[in-house]
Amino acid sequence: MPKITIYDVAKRAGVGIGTVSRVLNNSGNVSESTRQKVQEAIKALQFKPNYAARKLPRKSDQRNIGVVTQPFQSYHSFVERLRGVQSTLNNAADNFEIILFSVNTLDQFDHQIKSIAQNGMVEALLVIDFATDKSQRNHLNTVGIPYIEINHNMHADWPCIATDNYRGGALAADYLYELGHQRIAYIGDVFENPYNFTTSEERFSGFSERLAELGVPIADAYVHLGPHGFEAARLLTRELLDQVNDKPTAIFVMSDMQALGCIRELQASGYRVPEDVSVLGYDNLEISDVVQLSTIDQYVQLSGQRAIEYLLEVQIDKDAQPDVLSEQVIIPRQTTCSVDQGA
Amino acid sequence: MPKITIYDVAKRAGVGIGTVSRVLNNSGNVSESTRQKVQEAIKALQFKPNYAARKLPRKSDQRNIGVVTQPFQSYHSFVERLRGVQSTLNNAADNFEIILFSVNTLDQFDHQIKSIAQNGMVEALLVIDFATDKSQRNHLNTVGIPYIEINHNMHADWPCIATDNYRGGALAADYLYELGHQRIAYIGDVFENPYNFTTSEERFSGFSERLAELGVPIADAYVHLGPHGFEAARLLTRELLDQVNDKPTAIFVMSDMQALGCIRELQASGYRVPEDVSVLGYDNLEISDVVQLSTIDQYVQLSGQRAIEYLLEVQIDKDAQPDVLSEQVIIPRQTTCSVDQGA
DNA sequence: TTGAAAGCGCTACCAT
DNA sequence: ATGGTAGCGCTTTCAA
Repeated sequence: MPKITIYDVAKRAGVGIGTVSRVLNNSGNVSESTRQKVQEAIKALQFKPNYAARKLPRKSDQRNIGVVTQPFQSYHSFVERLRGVQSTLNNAADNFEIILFSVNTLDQFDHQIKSIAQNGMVEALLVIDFATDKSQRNHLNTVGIPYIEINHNMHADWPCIATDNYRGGALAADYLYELGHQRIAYIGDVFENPYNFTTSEERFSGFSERLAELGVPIADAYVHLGPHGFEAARLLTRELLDQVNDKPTAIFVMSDMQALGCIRELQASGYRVPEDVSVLGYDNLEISDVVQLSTIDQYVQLSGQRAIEYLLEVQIDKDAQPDVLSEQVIIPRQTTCSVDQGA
Repeated sequence: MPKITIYDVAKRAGVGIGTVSRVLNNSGNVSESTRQKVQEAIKALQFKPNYAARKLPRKSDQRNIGVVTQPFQSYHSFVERLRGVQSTLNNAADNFEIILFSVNTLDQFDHQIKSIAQNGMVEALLVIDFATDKSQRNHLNTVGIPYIEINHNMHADWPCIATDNYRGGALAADYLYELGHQRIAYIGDVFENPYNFTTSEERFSGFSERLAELGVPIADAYVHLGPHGFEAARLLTRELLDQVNDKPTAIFVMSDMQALGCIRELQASGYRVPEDVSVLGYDNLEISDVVQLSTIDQYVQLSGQRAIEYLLEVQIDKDAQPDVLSEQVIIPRQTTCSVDQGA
C-alpha cells in the first residue's frame, strides 16, 4: 500500500494541505467543522505524519545522543551508567534525548554502528562494552559523529574511557597483601566468551602480576574459572577447597554476586568469613553494603557521566580529550580481615 | 551562526552538491582528489548533515518505539521490563529501535508526551509508571500514536497493563493466613509521594482487606510506613517491635530490599526467621533467591513483553486489546513457615 | 478561515 | 567522474 500523506488526507477531507497541517499542529484558525472533517479523514486513512518531513522545515532544537550497548550485561553497571548519562545530560541541556540501541552480537553491533553513522539520527554516540574497529570508526568520522567508548580496554588512538580492570585487580592484590595474606586464590569467569569480554582476564592479570611483584605469586591450583553467577561461584569454591592442600586465607572473587556464592560455600563447609578466609568482591552492589561484603567500587556511574561530558564538550571544543577514568577504591567491610586477626 | 548545509560545503570545495552527497554516502564515482577536497571542506566547516533532510528522500524502514519512564525507580523492574521490551521487539522485527525518554517530574512528563505526539519521532509509545491524563491521551490520539501504559492502576478506558498490586497484597494475605498466622504486620513505604506512586498503598489495601475478610484484621499498631530502602526498613521493624505487645508471627514487607532490612533487625533483636517471625517480601530480586527470601514474583519482564506485543499488534489489527496482566505468584522460600513449625 | 506555493536539506537520477 | 535538477512530506508564509 502506498504511503499516505497529507495530500491524501486533504483530498479526502476536501480541504487544502495547509488546513490539514493546521489541525495536526493545533495551530488554530481552523473552524470546528473543518477540523472534524480532517480528523475523520485522518482516522479513516490511518494517516501517520512523517517524522522527517515534519522536522525538516522546523527549526527543531531536539537533539539525540545514541547509546549502543549490550542488553544489560549486568544490571548494576547498565543502570548506574545510564543514570550517570541521564543526570549529566539533564544538567547540561534539556533538549537531548537518549536513544538506546541494544545489540546482541558483534555482527549486529557492526550493522548498528554503520546504520547510525548513515542515518545521522544521533549527533553523538556512546558505545558501551564494545570495541569499535577501524572501519566502524571511519564511518563515524566521515559523517562527523563524535563518539566515545566505555570499555574494558584502553586505546590511545580514539576516545575511550577505560574501566581499568587491570588496575582494579592490582588494587585487590595490594589490599590483601597488606592484610598479611600469602595464600590467595582467585575465582572468576572463564576468559573466553562470545562477546570478547575480557573483564575476568584483566582483573586476574592485574591481580596475579601484582601478587608476583609482591613476592607471593598465585599458584595455578588457586585459580578457578567458570561460568558467571552465584551458583557457579559456589561450585568453583567447592572445587578450590577440594583440590588444594593448604587452604587459602583470602579469595579475590571477580564480582560481588559471585563473592556471595563463594562465601555461601565457605560457610557451608564450616569456614568462618573472614576469620578463616577473607573474601573480596568487585562491583559494590547495593546488596554488598547490606551484607557487609568487602569489595571494589569502580564508580561506574561516573563513567557514564564522564562520557557524556566529553561528548558535549567535543561539540564546543574540537580538541576536547576524554578523561580517562581509572578510579577504583577498595571498600573494606566485614568479609576481609588481616591474617593475624584470623589466627 | 547560520546552519551549514551541503551547499556551503560544495561551494567551499568547488564542487556540486551531488558530489558532496556522494562522498557523504560513500556511493562511489568520486575521484580520490575531489573526495579529499570535500572531506576537508566538511571538516573545516564542521558540517553536520541534517538527519531529517537526509531521511526524507530515503525510503527508510527504520522505526522507533518510545519508552517514557522514571529514571529507574527500581533497578529490577526497570531492567527487567526493558529486557522484555527488547527481546520481544527483536523477535518481532529487526528494524525497531527503542527511544528512551526519561523524565523526573510530572511536568516533564506532560511536556515530553506532548512533544512526542508533536514531533512524531516514534510510532508507538510505552508509558511506564506514569498515568496519562485526558489531554495527553488526546494529543497522542490526534496524531495516531498508539500507546500503552504499564502502571499500578487499572483503567478501563485506555490501553493499560496493570501491575496488580492489590491482588499481590491479597495473595500475601492468603499465603500467610494459610500458614496459620494471625498476628500479622505490614511494613512499607509511606503512601504519599511526589510521583503519585501508590504501590505501597495498593499492596497494603489488598493485603489488609483480604486479611479482614479472613477474619484476622490487621491492627494499626502492626502497620509501619516510612521511607524506602534497607536501612529505613530496619528502623521500621525496630519501631514495630518496640510499640507492640504481642509480637507478630509474620511480617509482609512491600519489597525485597526492605524485607532484608526487616530480617536483619529481627535477627539483631534475637528473633529467628522464620521460626519466630515469618517474613514475606515482594519483587523476587536475584538476591532473594540467594538468601532464600520468600517473596512474590510479579513477572515484571512479562509486562514489558506484553506491552510491546500489544503495540505491535495494534498496528496490524486495529481492534487489538492489551492483555491485562495481573499475574503474580508466591515464591515460598526459607523466611516463611507455618506458625506450628515455629512453635 | 482557507488554499496555494515556496522552501526546509538532502538523495537520486538525469545529463554531460 | 561530475553538475544540475526534481522531488521527499511537511510547515509556514502570503493572498484571498
